Order: sequence, then structure tokens, then C-alpha cells
Amino acid sequence: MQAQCRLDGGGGGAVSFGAPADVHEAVVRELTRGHELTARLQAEATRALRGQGQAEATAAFILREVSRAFTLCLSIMAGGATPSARAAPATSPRPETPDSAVSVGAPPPRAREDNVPRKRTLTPSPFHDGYQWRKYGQKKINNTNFPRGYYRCSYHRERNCPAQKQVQQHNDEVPPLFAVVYTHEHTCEQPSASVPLDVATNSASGGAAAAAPDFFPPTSLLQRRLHAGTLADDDRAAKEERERQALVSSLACVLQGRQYYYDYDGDSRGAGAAVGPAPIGGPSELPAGLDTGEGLDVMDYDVMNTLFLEPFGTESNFYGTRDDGTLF
DNA sequence: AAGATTTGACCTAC
DNA sequence: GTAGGTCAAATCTT
Repeated sequence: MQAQCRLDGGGGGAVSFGAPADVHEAVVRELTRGHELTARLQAEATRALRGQGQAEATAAFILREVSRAFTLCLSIMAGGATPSARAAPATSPRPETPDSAVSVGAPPPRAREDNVPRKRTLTPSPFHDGYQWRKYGQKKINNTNFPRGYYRCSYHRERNCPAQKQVQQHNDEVPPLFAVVYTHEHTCEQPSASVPLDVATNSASGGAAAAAPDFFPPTSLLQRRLHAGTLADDDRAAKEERERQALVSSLACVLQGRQYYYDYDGDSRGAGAAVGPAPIGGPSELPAGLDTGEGLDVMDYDVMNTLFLEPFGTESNFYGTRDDGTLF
């Protein structure tokens, strides 16, 4: 991966951390966020470029490579296990956690007999991963503040797809983060598919295909009506507005957490030129337009820069905070 | 009416 | 016995 991230634990470093374990945790956290954003961008790009032939194929290819790079880095951070090695947890250097591919600091889930490899991640948008899910249970988990929801693929029955995931709110912040645990791989071909997207495994192929992205609601009735063209225009407009607000909210959360803020130069937009990144404020200050009707476009472009263009560009693309809280 | 969600009961591993 | 995961009837939504 060509992205260059200024991240060290010393005084001259980008972000201050204490023990090496803190650095490790921070790296895993950022990689996990990056991976999640890549998945979401993949879904967005799929929708935006649908039917545009070469552009669609090129974007899909590059995003798969970015996703694969995140996966590899996460595997390395997990202790040297490769994605394929996750299928054999007995050989993992960290056999104590069945979902050792990604650790987010939450209590490890109870061990299961089936030995199914799991992937756990934190995300502000637990329901947007390109797949359609159906909730089949909810459980209050001991020593946690939030119930855990159990979901399986909407095509579990009709296509015998074994994919499942668990979603549990992770913190009290606004907007909140959610811990998502994926189990099993999708084996179904979901409708409106054009680009494979398997967030659970990072496998770009594997026969799993992405449905049209959706931000609301968690499962599929509204999506199906939209796909079927049975949604009234008013409903469609309302849904688009909810999608827009959800996207802005969740992306703002991610960017706030990272403190990666970018100036947006509207004149250079669309020409393909990478806009020079610049910190424009503290964690509470969002890029201009985020809370306006133009927010989505700005965020789309910034996320594209962050994940798509700049990893292949120059250094100095990443920002953090000094010990005194100022941005650099 | 069909499909999704909720929720208490049940199952199983520890 | 306890806790996590799943089932299935009841309820809700469209």
C-alpha cells in the first residue's frame, strides 16, 4: 500500500500515544475505519457509476485493491495472520479470540463451537455494507449498556445464504459507533448487483455481489420497493433526504474521530485534480457545507480524496493533533 | 395480506 | 446455573 501515514509515538510524531499497545490499537482502529469507508465508497461508486462501463470497472478494480490493502494491513496488525489464515484460527498467533482478524477493544464474544471465523469492526453506519439483512433476534448482553441485534442475510431462506452479523452499539457518543461482527460469507447473488462487495471477508469476488447501497432502514423492505420501482415519488424524495442526512452524519462522525479535515476548492472539483488537504479547524468544526444541502457533495469529494486519490499521491496527506490539542 | 421486527422462551456450551 | 445465540408467535409496517 502506498499510503503514507505519519503516525508515531514520539514527540515529533503526528499523534501522541503512550505504550506501544496504544499505537497498535490506534493503527488497527484507523485501518478499520479506512476499511469501512472503503466499503461504503465502493457501494457509493457502484451506484454513481452504474452503467458507465470503463469508469465503473476501473473504480471497482481500484477500490478492490484499496480494500485488499486494508485487509492485509489489518491481518498484519492482528499478528501476522493472512486473510486466508483466518479460516484456520487454530494456527493464529492469537487463538484466544475467534475474531482475531480485527480487535476493537470490546470484550471478546463468547467462543462458539462451530469455529466459524469472524470479523469484528467498529462503524458509525452498521447497516450500510451493501447487503440486505433481516433481524432475527435481539439480546441484552451482560455488562453492556446496549442490546445486541442479530441479523442474517435477507436471502437466508430463499437462497440458503449463511451470512450473519451482530450489531451492538459501542458507545454513548453522538453519533454513536457500533460494533459489528460478521460471520459466514454471503453465497447469494443479491439484486441490483454490479460490483462484488463482501465486507465480511474483504473478498472482492467469491460470488457475493452488492445490492444497491442503502443507509436507512437497516433491512430491506424499503430497498425492495425502491428496486421494484413501487416507491412513490414523495417517498423516494423523503428517502433520498434521509440517506443524505445519514451519510453526512456518519461521515462527519468518522472525520471528526480522525480529525482529517480538508479544504474544498469547488473550482477545481471534477477536473480530477487532488485538492490540497488542509486542516481547517478543531474536532467540533466541520467543513463548510456539511450541515447544508451541499454537504453530501463536499463529503463525497473529500472522502474520494482521502481514500481514493491521496493514497496514491504525495505525502503530508494525513493530519493529527499535538499533545496540546492543536492540529498539525 | 405479506413481510419485517419485537420479544420471551428455548437450546446449548461453559 | 449462567450467558450467548436462535426460534417462533405476536405485533407492526407497508
